[in-house]
Amino acid sequence: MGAEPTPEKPAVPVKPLRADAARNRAKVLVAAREVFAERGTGASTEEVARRAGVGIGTVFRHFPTKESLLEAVLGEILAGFAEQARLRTESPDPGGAFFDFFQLVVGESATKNAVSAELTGAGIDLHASGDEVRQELRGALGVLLARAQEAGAVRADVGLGEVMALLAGTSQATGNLDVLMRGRVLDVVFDGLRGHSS
Amino acid sequence: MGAEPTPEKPAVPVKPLRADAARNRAKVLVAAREVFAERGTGASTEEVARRAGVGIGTVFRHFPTKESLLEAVLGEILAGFAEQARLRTESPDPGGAFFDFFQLVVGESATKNAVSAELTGAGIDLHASGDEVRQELRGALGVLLARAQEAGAVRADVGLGEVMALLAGTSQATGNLDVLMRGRVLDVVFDGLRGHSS
DNA sequence: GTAGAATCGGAGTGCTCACTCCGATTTCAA
DNA sequence: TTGAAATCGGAGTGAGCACTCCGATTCTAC
Repeated sequence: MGAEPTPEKPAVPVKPLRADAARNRAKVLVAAREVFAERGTGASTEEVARRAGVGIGTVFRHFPTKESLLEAVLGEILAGFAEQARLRTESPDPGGAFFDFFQLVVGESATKNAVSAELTGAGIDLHASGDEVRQELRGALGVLLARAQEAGAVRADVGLGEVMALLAGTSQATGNLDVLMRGRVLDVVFDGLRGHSS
Repeated sequence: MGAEPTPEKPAVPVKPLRADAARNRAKVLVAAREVFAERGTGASTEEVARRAGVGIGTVFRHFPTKESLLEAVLGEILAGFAEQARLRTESPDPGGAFFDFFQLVVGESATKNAVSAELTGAGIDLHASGDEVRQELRGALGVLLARAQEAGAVRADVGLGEVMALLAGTSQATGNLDVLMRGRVLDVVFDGLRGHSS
């Protein structure tokens, strides 16, 4: 019960992870992303392991629960979106940046609509680490929206919540549509976001 | 191999179904609708049976497969929507009729969003009898849309496919939102559907 | 190079769920 | 009223899945 020799112990002790462990963790994450995108989130953990070329035990050591694996995959995707949003926050064309980002997310989600379903329903049972990333995404998208509104490119009376709902809904809705229709749906939504202008 | 005594035999032989059988079938359908709405489509058939107050065997005699049960439930819902659409096809205010119907569907789906998820993803594995009802819905909604477009209430360059995608997406997206936000999201979508007017 | 710890692999476990089977019960025509 | 046929009920079956356990393997500090 004396002084702890450990120099630092932050809330989340980031242990350095062995070389092979890190490699396998990454392989599992990639495989999981593919498998869940193709077969839906109902795909078995065993299939993820097979695709990753590791044993089931390995998957479960890195992600003690299937839910935690889903969380991690979703977290990666959201982090990617957050990054894309951040890249655009200082664009000289705020309106273009906003709509460009919107289109990007919808297009990406269309390819892997199993994940987008999860994205839509998210908040029901995926919290934990996901919440942190979701906050980053909210933050970056919030800046994008605010700047677009200041520039008059987006109507002033919509909030971040509405935009995120619209983003999720449009992603979900256009998942099975061909590019042409998807474009027209986006056109309608964008028009609505611009507002009754002239 | 002589003349068949059976007077008529249409493609779908509608056998009159015994009294208790019909009663139970209806009870199962009601229970299924409730259970799937509350617990999601992953809810067990046993729970449906329990809620309906019948044995599992009974559920499986009426609906030989869980998928067929889902199909039947979805079919009922879609039939209800088709009916609502039909009721509005002769409205003196085509634009109002169209948007009114849109809002109705979104509002209904919001309550039971598990089903709306199925509605969105439908077409993947729910066909059969569902297709017939879906055609009715398409037909009625098509009339509503055409009339609204003739009246200039909806932009002319959107098709039925886009509208249905928007309908499904909006339903899905607003499932977890409160009434206020849902209203604002609908406002945006409606604005988009009206087009860059004024 | 080597010891010891961390990690791996995958057969095994227990549970849930869709679906079956058949004796008991109910319906209905005569 | 009655008896044959339709229907019911629910224990039982098999498959699939998330998750565990531990001997074998691989890494790394010295």
